[in-house]
Amino acid sequence: MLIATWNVNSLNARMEHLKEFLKSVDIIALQETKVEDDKFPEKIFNDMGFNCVYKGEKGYNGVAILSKFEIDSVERDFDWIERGQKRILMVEIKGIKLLNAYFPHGRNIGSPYYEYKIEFIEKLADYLKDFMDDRLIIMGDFNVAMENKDVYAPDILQYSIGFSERERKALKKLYEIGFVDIFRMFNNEAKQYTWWDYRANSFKRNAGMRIDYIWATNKIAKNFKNCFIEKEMRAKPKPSDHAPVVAEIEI
DNA sequence: ATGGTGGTAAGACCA
Repeated sequence: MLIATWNVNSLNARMEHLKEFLKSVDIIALQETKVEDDKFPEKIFNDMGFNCVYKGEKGYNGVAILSKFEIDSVERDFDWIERGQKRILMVEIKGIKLLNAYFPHGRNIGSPYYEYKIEFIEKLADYLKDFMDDRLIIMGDFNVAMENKDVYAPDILQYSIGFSERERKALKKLYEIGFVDIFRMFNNEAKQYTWWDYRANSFKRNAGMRIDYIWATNKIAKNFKNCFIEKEMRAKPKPSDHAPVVAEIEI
């Protein structure tokens, strides 16, 4: 089956692209839905064969998981990490725990938003360390690039949001509790990005960053057969600034 | 260092 993660940057604005993309996946984790729960277009997805779990707010943030398979349990209470914002959902499907996360952006290094981002990553690591012997997949927009080869200009961006030292350290610490970066199991090349700024012709120049991930514990990582970035989605008219990441998994 | 574009929603705010 195919699982995917995609920051759609508004569900409403991306509905037509998403409906097309859903034809090719079985489970998808969405971020930045920007829609309140009572306005979530659940019926449209149900009619396409997907079960839905969602947690949103008006205009900002918001996450959802759509699944062609039964969703056996849902955990939505992550407020001690999110602190009022709608950013994390966890479900269990076919005996696999699946966590969808939209990490905070952080705005500027040293700002209160930056501290909130660092704390968010640390608290998430603290929460997940108890699940490392499980079949666990975490996926989403982590808003931090891991390595030099994951950004277009590491020398400059090391002083910018998304690639600063403290962000990378926090993300590395989360990673090292025992995750495998599924994309890197199949592709070790540089310049494999998932996000390009709308501004400054970034996509045409391939000035991007790899900040969207599918990570898995060892228990389940061996079941993955492929992983790729659906870059064509970013080339469409009216795109999200993120491209989906898709992984093939054998269960 | 600044400002570039896009989404929401109707003027900033967020990314």
